[in-house]
Amino acid sequence: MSPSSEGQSSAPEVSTLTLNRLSVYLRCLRHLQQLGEERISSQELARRFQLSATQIRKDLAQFGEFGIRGVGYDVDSLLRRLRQLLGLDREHRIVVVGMGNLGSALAHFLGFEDGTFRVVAALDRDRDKVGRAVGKLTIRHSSELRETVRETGADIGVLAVPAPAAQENYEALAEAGVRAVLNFAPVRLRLVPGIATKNVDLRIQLEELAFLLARD
Amino acid sequence: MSPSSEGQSSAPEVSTLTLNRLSVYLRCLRHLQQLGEERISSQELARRFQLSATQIRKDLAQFGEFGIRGVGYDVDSLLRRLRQLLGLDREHRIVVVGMGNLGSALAHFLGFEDGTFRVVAALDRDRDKVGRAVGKLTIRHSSELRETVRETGADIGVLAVPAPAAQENYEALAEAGVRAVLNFAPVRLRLVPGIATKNVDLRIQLEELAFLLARD
DNA sequence: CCATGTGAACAAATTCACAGCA
DNA sequence: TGCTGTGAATTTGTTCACATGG
Repeated sequence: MSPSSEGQSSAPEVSTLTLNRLSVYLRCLRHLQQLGEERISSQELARRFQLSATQIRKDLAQFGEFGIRGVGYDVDSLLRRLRQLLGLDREHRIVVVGMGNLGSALAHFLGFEDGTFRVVAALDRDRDKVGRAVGKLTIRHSSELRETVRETGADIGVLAVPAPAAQENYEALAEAGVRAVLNFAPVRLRLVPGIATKNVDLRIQLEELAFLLARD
Repeated sequence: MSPSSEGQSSAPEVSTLTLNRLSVYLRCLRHLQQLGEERISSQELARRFQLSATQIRKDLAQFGEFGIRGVGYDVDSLLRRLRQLLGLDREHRIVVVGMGNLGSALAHFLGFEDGTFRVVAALDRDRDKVGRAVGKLTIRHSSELRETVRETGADIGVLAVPAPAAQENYEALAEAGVRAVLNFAPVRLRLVPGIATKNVDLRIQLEELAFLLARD
C-alpha cells in the first residue's frame, strides 16, 4: 500500500501518480499562459519543465484527445480541460482543525485567491485559542465542527492536530459532512469509507532525505 | 517522472516507495515499543496498522535477514536496524529558508526532540524579519547562508520561499554546502546534481482531493 | 510447527516505436 | 512534415505460494 492512503472512487480508475502529474502540467501551463504562449508541444513542455513527453501524452490521452496532431496543444483550452478534469472549476471550502504552528500556517497558506480553494474555518479544542484571529477568520471551538461545516459548506478538512487526537478528529470531520481530508498528523488513520483521505507526512519526507544522505 | 523528484544515489537502488514504507514501519514499531511489545510478526504488524504482511517482509528482506523464522521480529533490534538503515543514528541539522507563515511553522514543527532532526537556523531575505525570534532561533539574513551552514553544520535545507525565489535559493543552498533539500515552493526546480531533493507540494495534494470529490 | 525469506506469477507504470492525422 | 495518440515491449512494483530454518 502506498504511504499516502487513497480514498475510493468508482470510474475508470486514474492513478494517484497520473493525477499528481496532471496537477504539475496544470501548473506549467499556467506559467506558459502568463508568458503569453498560445501553443505548446509535449516535447517542448517536457524540455522546459523536465518532464517526459510520452508520459504527458499518455496522461492526457486517458481523458480525451486534447491536442492537434502535427501542432501540439492549445494552452488555453488544455488549461481549461485540466481544470475541469481536476474539479477546479468550482470553489472548494476548507476547514482547518488544529491551530498549532502548522495549522495556523496552513490556514493562511492553503487559501488561493483564484477561486479554487478557500479556507473558511479554523478550529481548535483549546478554549484559550477560541476567539483569536487567524487571517480573516476567528478560531472556533472543535465542538462546533458540525455547525461550522454546515454553515460554511466546507467540503475538505485539513487535520493539523497532534497525533493522539488525529483519529478522533478525523472521524468527527467525516461525521460533520466533509467529503475529503488532508491529514498532517503523523499517524496511520483507520480510514472512513467514502471519505477521500490523503496524508502529508513531513517526517517521512525528512527520513527519505536522511537515507539518501547516509548513502554516499 | 514522479512528481516528487528524487536525488541520485549509487548503491542497490531502493525505491522511494519502499523507503517511505520503511519510515511507516519505523513509526509503527516505535508505537509498539511504547506499548511494551517485544516481538511482532509481519502478520500482526499488518493487521494492526493496515499494511501488507508480504510487503513488510519483502521490504525488510532487501536489507538483510532481520527476523526469526517461526517467531517474528524483535521490536527493539528491528527498530535499531531501521533507524540505522534510514540514517537516523545521527542527528541531521536543518536550515529553513523563508520565514513566512509556512517557514516559521516548519521551523517549529520539524524539530524532533529525539536526536534525529534539529532545526539549527532560520533565514529570510526581508531585513525587517532579521533579528526576530522563531522558537529558540534568531532569524538571520539570507545573504549569510553560506556562513550559517558552515557554522551550524546544517546538512538539510528546507525551502519555504515564494515560488519566484525558489530556484535561486535552492541553488544557494546547494552552493552553501547543504546535501539535501526539502522544497515547499510550488515550482519544478531545475535539480542540482548531487543534492537530494524532495518536493512537498500542498496544492497538488489538495487538487488530488478535488479530483476525487468531483468523481462522485 | 510456524513465520520468515524468496523465486515465480502477476499487475501497474513507463518507455518505445510508429500509425494516423492536421 | 511533425506531433499526437496508442498498441506493444519493457521495467518496476506487488502478490502468491512455498521452501527454509529456527
